[in-house]
Amino acid sequence: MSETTPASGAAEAATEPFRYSSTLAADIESRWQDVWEKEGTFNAPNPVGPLSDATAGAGSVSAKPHSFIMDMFPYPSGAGLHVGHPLGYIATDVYARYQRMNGHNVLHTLGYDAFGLPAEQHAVATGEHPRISTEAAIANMRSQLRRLGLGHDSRRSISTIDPEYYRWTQWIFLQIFNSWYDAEAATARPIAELVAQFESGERPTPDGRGWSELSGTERDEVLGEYRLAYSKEVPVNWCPGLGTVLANEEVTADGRSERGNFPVFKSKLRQWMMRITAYGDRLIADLDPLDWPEAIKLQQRNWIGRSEGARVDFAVSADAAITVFTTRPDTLFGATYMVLAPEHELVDSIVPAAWPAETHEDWKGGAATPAEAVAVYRAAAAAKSDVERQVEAKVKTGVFTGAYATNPVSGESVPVFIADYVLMGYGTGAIMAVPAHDHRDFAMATAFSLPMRCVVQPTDGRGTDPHEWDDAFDTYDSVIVNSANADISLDGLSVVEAKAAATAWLTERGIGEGTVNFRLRDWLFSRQRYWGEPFPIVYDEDGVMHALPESMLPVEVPEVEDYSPHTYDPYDAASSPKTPLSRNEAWVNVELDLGDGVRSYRRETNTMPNWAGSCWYELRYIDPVNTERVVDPANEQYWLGPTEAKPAGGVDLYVGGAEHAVLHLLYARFWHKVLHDLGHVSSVEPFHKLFNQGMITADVYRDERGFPVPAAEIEERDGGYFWQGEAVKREAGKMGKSLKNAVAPDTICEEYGADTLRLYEMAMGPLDVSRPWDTRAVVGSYRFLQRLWRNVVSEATGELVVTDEPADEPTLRALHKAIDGIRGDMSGLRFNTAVAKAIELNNYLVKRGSTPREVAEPLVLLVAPLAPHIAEELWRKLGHAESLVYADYPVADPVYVVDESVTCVVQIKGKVKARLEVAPSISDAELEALALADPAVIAAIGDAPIRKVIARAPKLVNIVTG
RNA sequence: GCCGGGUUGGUGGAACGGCAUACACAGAAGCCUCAAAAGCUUCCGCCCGAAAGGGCUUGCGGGUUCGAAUCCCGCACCCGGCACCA
Repeated sequence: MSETTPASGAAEAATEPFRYSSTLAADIESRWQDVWEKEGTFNAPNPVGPLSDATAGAGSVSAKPHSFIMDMFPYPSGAGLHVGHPLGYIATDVYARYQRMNGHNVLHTLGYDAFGLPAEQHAVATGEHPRISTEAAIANMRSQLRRLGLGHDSRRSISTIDPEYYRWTQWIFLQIFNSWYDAEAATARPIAELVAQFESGERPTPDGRGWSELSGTERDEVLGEYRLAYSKEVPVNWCPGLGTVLANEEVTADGRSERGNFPVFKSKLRQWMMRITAYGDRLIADLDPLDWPEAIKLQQRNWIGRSEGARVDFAVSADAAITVFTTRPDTLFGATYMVLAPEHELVDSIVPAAWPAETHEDWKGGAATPAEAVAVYRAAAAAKSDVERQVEAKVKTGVFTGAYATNPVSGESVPVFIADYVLMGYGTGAIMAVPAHDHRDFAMATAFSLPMRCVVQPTDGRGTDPHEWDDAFDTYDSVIVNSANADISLDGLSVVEAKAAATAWLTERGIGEGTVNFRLRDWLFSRQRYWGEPFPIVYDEDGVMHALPESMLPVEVPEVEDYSPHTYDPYDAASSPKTPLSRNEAWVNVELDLGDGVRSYRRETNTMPNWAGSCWYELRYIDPVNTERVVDPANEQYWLGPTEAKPAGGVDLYVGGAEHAVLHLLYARFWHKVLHDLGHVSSVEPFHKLFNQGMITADVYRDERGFPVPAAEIEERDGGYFWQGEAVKREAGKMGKSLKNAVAPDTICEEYGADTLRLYEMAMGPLDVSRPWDTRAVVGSYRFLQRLWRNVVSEATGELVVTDEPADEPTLRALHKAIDGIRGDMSGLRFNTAVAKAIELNNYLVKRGSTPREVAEPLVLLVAPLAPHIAEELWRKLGHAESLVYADYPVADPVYVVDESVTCVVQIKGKVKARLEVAPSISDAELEALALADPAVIAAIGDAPIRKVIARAPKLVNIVTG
């Protein structure tokens, strides 16, 4: 093609002036990013309010289809991004751009979840205010992300540390605080309605006194039993090493803090709680209409842990009973002892003064009296961290309380133990032990020589004497035996039938009832930290709690001398927390007028946990500058309102890591439901469709000592890996600074451009699986864009090289098949195969030798969501004055989607023996005849008889011989 | 222990129950070039064979089916989640 002289050709070839190089890519990208920013290309209009589009008019907004496409927002880490971070952001951006080109009004933005421990720890270490380091980190991330060409509506980008944001976090807290759950109506209601019931006497107070007779703190106590956000002395996970308490979810299985890996102890402290358990049933039931991965739904269901069973009363004296929860009321006749959690409140009242006669020595724990045994055991249990409990889980420990209870069906007197394998937080904190049919009870009974009785017929050949067994028999698939008294017999019933029969019998007698229990606990909502949202709560001089009025929000994070929480020796279980905010006395003690004149108050000095800001940010994206309301109902209804396609409403697509399967998603659902119940939002669920993107992993190279060495400096030779001449080992791992294998997106942008990075990340594999980063392979995506560029633009002149002749039929077929396939892939978030199809079409054009405009234009549009900058540039060169962000995505012409002829394979007994080129419209009969006439087929059949012929026109014929 | 998910070329990965290995990386050869780069063309699962061709192949073992990477049962290994929850 080039007719230049050898000399100039050589010079020019090395630097084709209009070649799609990294320099050109950088130029194109920054130019288009500026255009998008200047023109507010990605600003999505709201129906009402300051973000409504005055020129378009509300009508045009609501007439358009619309999508709310959202990422799980990041914590702005000071370390900056590596290429793994933007994977999800690129995917949502591709999808958002695709939807815009399908005529949608698309809400797509990104905010920052900016309260958090790392900034606070940095502040403690350096004395620099966390706001300064956090805002610097946000600025850094913004510029890193800007280079990727993400089409965000920057007007809607919020940050959780912005007082104008967290005033609404505090406002929502107040809504939750000021409501209670009406279980009968299955909805949250204002606490004022409950107060009115108490005032009128419609609802009696716990001790029967009139409401007006109660003191302020007594009223607080009463209402605290109802409020959806309440403060209470509760057993919590106290982590002396961090100086703060932690939610159950933040404690690992081996009893350590998820952050810092410090031991965690059970301690009773006054803390803020959220009554998420009230929503247990709805949080399970409402998963059904959601378009979420089944695995995530399952994890949530397991976490909530709904189990059906019965409450049963075991009398311990004439006027006291121990209530247990069991899922096996069918085995009630087999309950031969009972166990209470060590902290159970009934323990003290049932303990007798002396050991009953003939008490087994092993049951006494070496103590002279039951009270002493209980006290010693309790102290030992409390001092144990969960780690120790975990390690010792196999060995059952406990002591006899000296008390006996009566089994309500057998009438037997059964000993009552305390043991730490029974947890105070689950059920009633008390169990009936059925050692023959429960592994834990069996272990306990074996250790303490407790009686056992078989009440479920063994089906595995073992005898009916449990003392001869190795372990409990816990199958549900059998029948009940040994279970009859004068009133009832369960004998011969299946486990399922017996459960129902036993429950009915208990209910009738008023000594039990069917009930549902949840594994889920109330959510511990306070932390002893500096860098979090303060509670909008104050206490008066009598210690009575007061919610601040809306007009006093936000309660801003005060300045303090020292940001650190008071930490202790990590093993000092007896320590208790001191909050950083309490250091600022001037802030803590305030004079306020809360309606009855100026009085002195003390502020709540705990702060909210990290999760608070992320529990509702989807709502603020919708109406980020609304100063009157958390979100205008019209805007909420527009973006999140329930429709036929999403019956519970919610964000159309929410993309993020599976590590948030339980915590964030459960908390956000809970808050959303409370807001729904109180009438603030029309949607029942915050996120309609959830998609979990996989992780980008990277090879980790370790030297002999096992320390990671910089992955970028590894040499590969002779089938081994070397760093500075030393042999190192390779393993798979996460990408990150500590493993010295992080690759910054900036590096890839410099070397190839953002479009290449976007394309490569999308092409690597399916979005939902983890895949290893391979810098070497990035060049493949770069070459594709270069070929695309060359198909449209001359590298030598920068002029268009597309032809204006109409495309021939095979080319149109290639085009329309690509359109059809890519559309399907885009809609299904299968970007890897979409990229492959675009490459195929482009390669077809390379081979063809020239590119008709008729094909170039749709091809550019097809690629636009994936590689938007180069697409805009080519679109402009093709003569379009407008950005293609709102151009129509190509639609396939069905005439060209099918091939002119298709290859039909002829199988003989399932093995391919011949191929035929046939028309797609061929009938089964014609195809069969054609196949049987084919010489290769005739030869392959030989003289074997034909038993059967299966024809599936137009693709396959299978001949069964013999 | 319980509950999920996975296992396809040297590598990342494609495949409505119907041609296994699309697309890409890496590798090989060629064209172009004084040369290199870039580009283009061809080859590239394994085994036998000079070739033509043949056989085998989706972790392993069974089954369903005319036909299985795909559905069912069992097993192995890997990755997640939960874990004394009565």
